[in-house]
Amino acid sequence: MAETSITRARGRPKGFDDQSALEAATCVFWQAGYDGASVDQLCRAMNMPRATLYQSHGGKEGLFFAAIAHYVDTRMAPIAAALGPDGSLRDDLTAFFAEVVKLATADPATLGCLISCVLADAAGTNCAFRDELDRRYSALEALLAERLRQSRWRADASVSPDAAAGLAAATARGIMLRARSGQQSQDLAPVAAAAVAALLHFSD
Amino acid sequence: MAETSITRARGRPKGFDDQSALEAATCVFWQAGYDGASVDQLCRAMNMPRATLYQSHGGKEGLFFAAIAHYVDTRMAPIAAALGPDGSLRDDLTAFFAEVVKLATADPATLGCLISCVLADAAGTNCAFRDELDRRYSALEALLAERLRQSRWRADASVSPDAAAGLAAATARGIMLRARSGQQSQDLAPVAAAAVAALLHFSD
DNA sequence: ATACATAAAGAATGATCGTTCTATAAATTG
DNA sequence: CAATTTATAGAACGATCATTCTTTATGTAT
Repeated sequence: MAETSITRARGRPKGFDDQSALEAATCVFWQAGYDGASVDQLCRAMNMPRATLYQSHGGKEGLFFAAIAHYVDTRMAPIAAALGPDGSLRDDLTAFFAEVVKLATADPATLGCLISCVLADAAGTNCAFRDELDRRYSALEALLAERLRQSRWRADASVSPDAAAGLAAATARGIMLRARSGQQSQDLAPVAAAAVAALLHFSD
Repeated sequence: MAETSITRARGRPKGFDDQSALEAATCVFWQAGYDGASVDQLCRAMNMPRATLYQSHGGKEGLFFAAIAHYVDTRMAPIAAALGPDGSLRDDLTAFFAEVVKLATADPATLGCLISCVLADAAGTNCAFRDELDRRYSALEALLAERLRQSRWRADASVSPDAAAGLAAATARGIMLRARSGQQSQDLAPVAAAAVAALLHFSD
């Protein structure tokens, strides 16, 4: 351990990009589901040999976790950003649900939500998946609760900010599910508007 | 066609009950997902030979449709019944969401919703499944809209009964998804209460 | 130039997949 | 009692599954 320098990459360099490979895998899982996506299919989409997949992610399950993390980083980031410190609660919630609708309907090949449609299904038998699902849901609910607590809450409101955050998150999940069934953006917009209006009744 | 009597069952009688067999298949799909449930596993749970399965339902896909119909008849019926003509809107919505929470958390082996967790995943690649998902969602939303239209709507409400029904249905789906992640009944109750409070703001 | 470490490509693994088929058993109809 | 019809039981099917292994190629470091 006298050598302080990091181990440099030696040998043949990887012929593919990690990010674009994860992006491809994400879409395959998103479309076909966890069980429905075969390792062959994933490797073809990623342009990655099976051996490399097993070395870098340990297997199909590890790749799925990596795909979920990639999905959260790239697809959920705008949703979380909508709750940022700037803007009124109305504006933030409107932007939040608009991003939800956009994510779930943007690409006809990947309708709905990787977490709420695919991971939720896989969570039925796999405990690690169920725990991951719980963590991801809790994270978004915490973000929403924090944003709601920044607004003045109605004195007579029988609903706590935490409960309202749970309601907002549940509505967002329900909207993404509805997109999975084929509903278009314009059909979901009134539901998103209703969600904003409903949530605003608890504050101010 | 002169014979008006129906064709009587002849030959060896079936050694199993159709309803209990469908019930068993429903739980297997509910737990393992569509792709995750194998025909062997289904046959064992139903106590039905493979040949019989293929003769009576045509295959795995047909059995899945039958299981969904059975699920709607047995599990969704109390949810729809909560919207019945008796009772105030508050009572009906409270009962509605209580039944949703109960369904999604009743059995730890079958968390969440067969439609919103399993069918929604399978709808990603199979068009017949996507159409079925859309039909089931539309049916519940129509029921909710009908119930909401029976109550007096606020004159200044910018949200239509249809949009509010979409919001209620989306919230119900989101609650069932949250149950899939392991949230208990008592954790979901505040969210259900918030949903009722939010929806009531649109009427009266 | 030689040695070495890693990626790539694909063959091979045993298991399991959904489906079909054949043969046997049981119950009703004539 | 025959004849017929249907359910049962399990073998068999080719295909595909996730995973592992072997071989070859290609890069850097000494």
